[in-house]
Amino acid sequence: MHKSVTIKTIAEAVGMSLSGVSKALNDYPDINEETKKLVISKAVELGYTPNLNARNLVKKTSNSIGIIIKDTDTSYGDLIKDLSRVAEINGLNLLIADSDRNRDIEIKHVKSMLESRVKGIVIVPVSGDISEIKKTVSFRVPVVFLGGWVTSPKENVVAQDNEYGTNMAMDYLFGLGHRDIAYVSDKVRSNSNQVKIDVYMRRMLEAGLEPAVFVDEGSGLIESGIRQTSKMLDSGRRFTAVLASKDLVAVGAMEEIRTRGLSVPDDISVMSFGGSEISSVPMINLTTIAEPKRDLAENLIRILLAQAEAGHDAMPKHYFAKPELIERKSCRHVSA
Amino acid sequence: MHKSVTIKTIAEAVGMSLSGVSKALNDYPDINEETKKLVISKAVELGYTPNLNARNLVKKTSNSIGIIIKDTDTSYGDLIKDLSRVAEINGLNLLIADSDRNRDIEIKHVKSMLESRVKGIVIVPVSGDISEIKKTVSFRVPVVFLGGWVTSPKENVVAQDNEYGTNMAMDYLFGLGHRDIAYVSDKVRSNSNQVKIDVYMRRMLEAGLEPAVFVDEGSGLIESGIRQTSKMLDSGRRFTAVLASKDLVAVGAMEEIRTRGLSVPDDISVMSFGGSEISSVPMINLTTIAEPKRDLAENLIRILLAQAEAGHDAMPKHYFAKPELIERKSCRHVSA
DNA sequence: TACAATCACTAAATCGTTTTAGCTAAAACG
DNA sequence: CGTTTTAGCTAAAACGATTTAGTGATTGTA
Repeated sequence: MHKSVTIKTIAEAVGMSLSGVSKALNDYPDINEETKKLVISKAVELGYTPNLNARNLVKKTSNSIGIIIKDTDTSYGDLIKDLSRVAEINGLNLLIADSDRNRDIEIKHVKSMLESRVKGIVIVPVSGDISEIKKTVSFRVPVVFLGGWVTSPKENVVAQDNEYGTNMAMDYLFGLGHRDIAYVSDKVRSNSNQVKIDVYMRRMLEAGLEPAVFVDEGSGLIESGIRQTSKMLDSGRRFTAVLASKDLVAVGAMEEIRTRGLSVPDDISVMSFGGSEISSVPMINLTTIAEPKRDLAENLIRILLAQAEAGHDAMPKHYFAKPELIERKSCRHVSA
Repeated sequence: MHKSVTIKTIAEAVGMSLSGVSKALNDYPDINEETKKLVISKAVELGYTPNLNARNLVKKTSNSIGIIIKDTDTSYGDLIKDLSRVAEINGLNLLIADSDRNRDIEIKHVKSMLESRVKGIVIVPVSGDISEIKKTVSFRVPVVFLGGWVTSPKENVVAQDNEYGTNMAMDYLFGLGHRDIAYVSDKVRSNSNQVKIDVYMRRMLEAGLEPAVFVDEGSGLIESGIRQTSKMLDSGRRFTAVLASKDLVAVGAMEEIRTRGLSVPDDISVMSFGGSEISSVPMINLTTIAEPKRDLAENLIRILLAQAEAGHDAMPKHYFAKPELIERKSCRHVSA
């Protein structure tokens, strides 16, 4: 490790003081323009790279924010690209960690990010019980929760507007003439899944129809779809559409429907929530309520920065992103 | 922002010197065990969180490594979970950025990571021309390149062993009795795509068979698969199997084959490289040569840390991870 | 009893910046 | 010509740790 180039190196090279060089590099008004040019050119020539550790130490700020995601494999993982874009625009670095659906690992990451003095933390939490996270952070930096786990109005929350999304889905299916619509869901762990079910129920009842909810208790998204769709098909009632809680649940539903020799969408329409890449492939071609990822990313960072600015006595902020309906080939008019 | 708890706060609380407290917290041997206990309990009580900026500044080290990925949407994005796991084991933080397939953004991220004084950088580069990256880093920290773009023996490279993988694929298809095998590829941009083609050609010729390579020039993975498979089907020669350069290319191939009223795998077997989540869904169910992501992640970090340890005069290191064949339902014995 | 060794600390330098306060010389003013 | 302004710097403290080189008291040894 040969001698690294610091502000001092530059100062010696141009025969100025440390503070003079620092000011020149930071474009202070009380430094002559010619001097600034000289200093900057010397800095470039020497290959000077400012040390952010030193800068952040004295300025008591940081240019990075932490992102802790319970599982980067799920839909929230796709968000990284959008977060990265938005972060770059705001001159932020992203410290990203995967908590592997494990609370202990999650807390370790929180601690480690606090040690790095991040500006704030975005968390897709392992579960809805965030007390330990709150305790660990203890108001040192703002935290924004992403997704349907956290519902407390006292927290900063960014999530998809599932009420809106589910209404949109029901409008769409009703519009196609469907009246026998089943709701097929994987295990209900988060609030978002519950909201979807509630809205589905309400809309069915309001339309004078009998709701039929099939919720799986086991694990596996595709498997849940297969199991519950199988139950649905065996239920005796003839459904013309299924609304699935997630894209992969819908994939399972389609699989089961086709295995039984029925057609999607000719016999049964299938629709879901997600908008993942999988929903777009030709053999699947799923009509889906797509998560507005860019919108989520933008508001996540916007709120985080706003709260960092405001200090920890700021009012909690909420943002619910409106999902978008992507119409593909898995739904059609109900046949008379 | 109320007064933050530093080592000084603790020192005053227990009536010791700064250095004493620091040593106690770092478990130095020349501090009494009782004193250590006292200091640590006081630190916990006060909610002390060490400031890594300060620590890294004086220790001239850092606990984070940078990851720059050209596109977190592609297969390399799945890697984040594994990288995060391996990083956690090694006590490292991950600074992750997406360069959006843009060289300027990539370089900006490199600079920013150097300013953060990362231990080293892992890059899935935008293109094979890495001269600007090298110039920017100029041996300040080790860089490990991931993927098939970089082939120079002077660089640290971790990649999939495509020679091995392609041989495995050909062995498998030959083993099923296929002799009329077409190779369908998206646009050849990286070395890995070329290696696959070369090995395919060699194996076909060695077996006394006529190779048939269909390479798309346009963009889009699924689209490439559709276009080239269409060409293949129109070529006059009757193929019994297609080997696709990527999972999504294979999805396009399957789509086109089925659109023509043929069956996969009954009429034509389809195999590909990838092992992505999409290959596993029931309606696709693709036999694929899967990228060994955990293996890649482990060796990426292993090599990075080794090079950081060794200093910049170390010999470049290479690691080629052996992919794995995942047998599903898209291939079958050729029918007589 | 004198001397070295050990124990358990403290003092002070250091890392690379930023920033406040102060200083000097030249310019402007009355 | 003496005084105030201004431009363009410099000096030094500060940020929060780590670490080297002591230091004083106690214990062990000859």
